Amino acid sequence: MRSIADAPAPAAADTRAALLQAAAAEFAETGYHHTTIRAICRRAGANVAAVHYHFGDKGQLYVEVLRHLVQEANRRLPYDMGVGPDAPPPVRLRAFVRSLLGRLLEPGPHARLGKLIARELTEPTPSLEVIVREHMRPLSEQLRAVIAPLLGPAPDERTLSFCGLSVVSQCFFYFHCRAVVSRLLPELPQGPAAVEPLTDHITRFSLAALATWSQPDQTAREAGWRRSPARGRPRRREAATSR
Amino acid sequence: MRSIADAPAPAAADTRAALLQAAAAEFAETGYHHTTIRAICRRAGANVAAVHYHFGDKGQLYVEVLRHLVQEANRRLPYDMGVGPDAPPPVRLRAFVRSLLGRLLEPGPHARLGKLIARELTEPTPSLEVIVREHMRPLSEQLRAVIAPLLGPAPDERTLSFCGLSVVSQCFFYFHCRAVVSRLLPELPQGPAAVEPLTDHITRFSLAALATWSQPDQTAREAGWRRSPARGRPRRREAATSR
DNA sequence: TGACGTGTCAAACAATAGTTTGAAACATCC
DNA sequence: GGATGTTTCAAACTATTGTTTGACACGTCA
Repeated sequence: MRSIADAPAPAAADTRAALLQAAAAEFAETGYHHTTIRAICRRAGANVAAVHYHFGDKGQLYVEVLRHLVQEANRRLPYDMGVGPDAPPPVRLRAFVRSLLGRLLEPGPHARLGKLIARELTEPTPSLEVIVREHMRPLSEQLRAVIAPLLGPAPDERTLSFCGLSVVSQCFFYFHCRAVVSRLLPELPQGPAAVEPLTDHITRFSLAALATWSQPDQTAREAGWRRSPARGRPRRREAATSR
Repeated sequence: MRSIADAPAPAAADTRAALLQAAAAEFAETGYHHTTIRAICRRAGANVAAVHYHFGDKGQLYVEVLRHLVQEANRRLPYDMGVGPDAPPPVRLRAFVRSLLGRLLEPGPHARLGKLIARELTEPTPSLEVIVREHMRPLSEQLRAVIAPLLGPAPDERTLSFCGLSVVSQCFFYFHCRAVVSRLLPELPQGPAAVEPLTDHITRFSLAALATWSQPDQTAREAGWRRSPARGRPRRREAATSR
């Protein structure tokens, strides 16, 4: 925060900074497309023309907000929650999930970048390319590094990718679809209160699933499940190729 | 389809039906907010005023599209893919996943309702309440019925809810975040080609995870993971039960 | 003091999108 | 045929939003 909430910032103060803060909050809450420049300026106590003067246009303001948030996030808020790369893989997975959920469900400035990126996933802006290159890619690599040892000695690339998606999908879903989840299952914890229980669940769910690949007998059992009657479609699959 | 594609529909024909078809396609492709009435009318070969005349306004047209698609979907396209309730639970789970993925990733009119509902999850419209009540609720109940037997004799409600979310989240993610997935992991199959491989993966992943709750020792092993310093854990067991 | 650059502001501008209008075309029934 | 109701159309209207303008205030420096 800054002088936005307490003072109308009429005087000399740094309106550029106020705009950045207000824009970050608005974008995170409402999404890029649905956020209006007027709302940002009202929140920042600035004139509509201020955005044009300081940033050029809405798009460049958005880019600047991203840059600013990234700079902040890189200082603190690591995705490993302080758990080093030598910790046991399950602990690292749990830390990853916990960190991601925190960035999505907790309120406050520290969670804005996560929310912005989550929105970019479902409603891309022209900045998507940059975000993928600079944020999603490293995030993906880190997740792969965490998951790989859980998949056994030499997991193939496609399995690694699919499993990574399975893990992050569970985290993002609770943010993306919170409007429906809260209506459909109101008995579940919502918002920040959901972070810890969800971390427990997703970690447990995912660890059990990942173990299938490192345990042949588990796979065999599951395959046994699969051949049942149903629709009689011959279902051999690839399994052999795997790439 | 109808007379939209082949004929400019200049004459007497049913413009109301053409509008419904065009609107369904546009809404499914672009989403409610980003779809313009003018685009719908252009596609339907009708005048801008036609929407007002036949439906009142954009919102009521949207509701009518939903009603129409639901009516269609209820006739065919069951969520169990023709697999009856007496099929083995894993087969039913697979059918559920396959059906949902088809509704999200395949092209064509039969997949429009799924896409509309998926969009409603992340960008709710005023029709959200209706959709939750009339579609998400039954869908949720059906999924719970499929999952429950996989969780063991008497699963508790919260576990059931969380596990249901874990399953559907994996399906929706591939649709919601396709823009990023295709950029981040271009080697993975995209669009309709992803349906079968994804069905295999999600089913396998989820079945293995769900088994944790019906197999106490599995849980114990996972807990062991948490304590232990990484490798060297004992890993015998399972293959016996399978329920 | 006066020129100059920096910020700020109210107001206007342009483009888009939802909605509405009034007249014309068309069909139907007497 | 003519009255009546239905449907279509081009055009305008309204509201919103991103963007721009020109004036004005303020500080700095010569």
